[in-house]
Amino acid sequence: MRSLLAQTAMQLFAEKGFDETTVDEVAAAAGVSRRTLFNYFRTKEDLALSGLSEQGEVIAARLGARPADEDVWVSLRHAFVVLDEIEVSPENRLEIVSMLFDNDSLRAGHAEKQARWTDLLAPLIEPRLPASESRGFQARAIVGAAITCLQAATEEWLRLRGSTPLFDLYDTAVAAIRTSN
Amino acid sequence: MRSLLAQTAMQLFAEKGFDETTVDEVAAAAGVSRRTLFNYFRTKEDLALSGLSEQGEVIAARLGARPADEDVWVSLRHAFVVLDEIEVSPENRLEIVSMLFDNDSLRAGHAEKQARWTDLLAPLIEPRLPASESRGFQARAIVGAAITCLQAATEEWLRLRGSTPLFDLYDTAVAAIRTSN
DNA sequence: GCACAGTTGTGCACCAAGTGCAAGTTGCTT
DNA sequence: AAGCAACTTGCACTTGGTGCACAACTGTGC
Repeated sequence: MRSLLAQTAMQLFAEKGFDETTVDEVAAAAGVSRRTLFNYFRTKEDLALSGLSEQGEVIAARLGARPADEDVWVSLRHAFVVLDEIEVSPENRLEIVSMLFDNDSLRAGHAEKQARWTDLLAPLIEPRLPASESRGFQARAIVGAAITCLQAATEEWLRLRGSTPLFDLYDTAVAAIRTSN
Repeated sequence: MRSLLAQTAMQLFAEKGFDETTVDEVAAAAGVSRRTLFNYFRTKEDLALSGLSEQGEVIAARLGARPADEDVWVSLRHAFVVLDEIEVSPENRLEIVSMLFDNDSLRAGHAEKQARWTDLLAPLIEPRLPASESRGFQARAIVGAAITCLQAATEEWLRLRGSTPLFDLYDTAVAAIRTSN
């Protein structure tokens, strides 16, 4: 049910745009009442962003499976790469991503959801850092920076209309922030 | 007028919380009609976040005044420090920041507004990077990472209830992401 | 076959955010 | 005085979102 709703919603959003689609239309298209829709999704935004939370969990699972002595940046990159694999509709990918970045509140929600990945990922890399009172904080900073690189890469990937592989851009971003110039 | 509205809004938000305050109340408290309020602020969120855009411009101005051959991370830090100076009500600071982080959409909007600082700051540091086809992108990644460090530091500062200076935490965050472990 | 409880869907009334429009107000210019 | 522009306001309306009570279906034990 949840996935049916999310699917029909993405369909309509892709066709008409996010703002131009009402939740009533989504509910009608899915054949349920408006109230039922709100039983499954707290907000309209969630209809478009629900996938992100699940992606976060997949990434966390992947991260947890990396060897404990691996460099944390390497581990994070490996974990992120699942995003390239679980892509359901590669041809619509550009369309969907550009939708997420067109709308202000949607872009904000998207960034926020990804930022919440920090809560999942940071605890997994904290034990790999050298002991320190602020190790937990450092872990959050590192994960946050990695996610920022991913976001910057996605933005650039969108600007280039997908002509450059996402993770090439990601590598460029990470190199840019971690290399002294 | 704009500042009067923003001021009364922040007052009420601090007293009653963001969600528990209606825009009608803000308008009434400021002595104007609800409609007038929406002539000055596009959304309720803007009432709470309008200051951030201005802060971004102040930071950009400060950044532009740094010597062109200075390390970009050093320049960015110097520019950010204005945040410690333009603080209007230092005693309410904790209160205000925790309000921004309590509400989901507000936290998202806050992060998004700060992310938009990238648009202002990246062009200023791009010319300082070594020539490259992707220099603009690299500049955005660096600025984005620096802002992420600032946000992580703010979050930690909030968690510690302000007991550690914000920019000590910022330095810790930057060191964490830029130092190979 | 029947009463039982638990989940799930639905209708309805309601509140708050936000917009478009048309009319009123203020104040300044000529 | 008349006219013009900018600002303010009321009003009706759409949309997102919530609380609540009631129906429909499900499986369980008797």
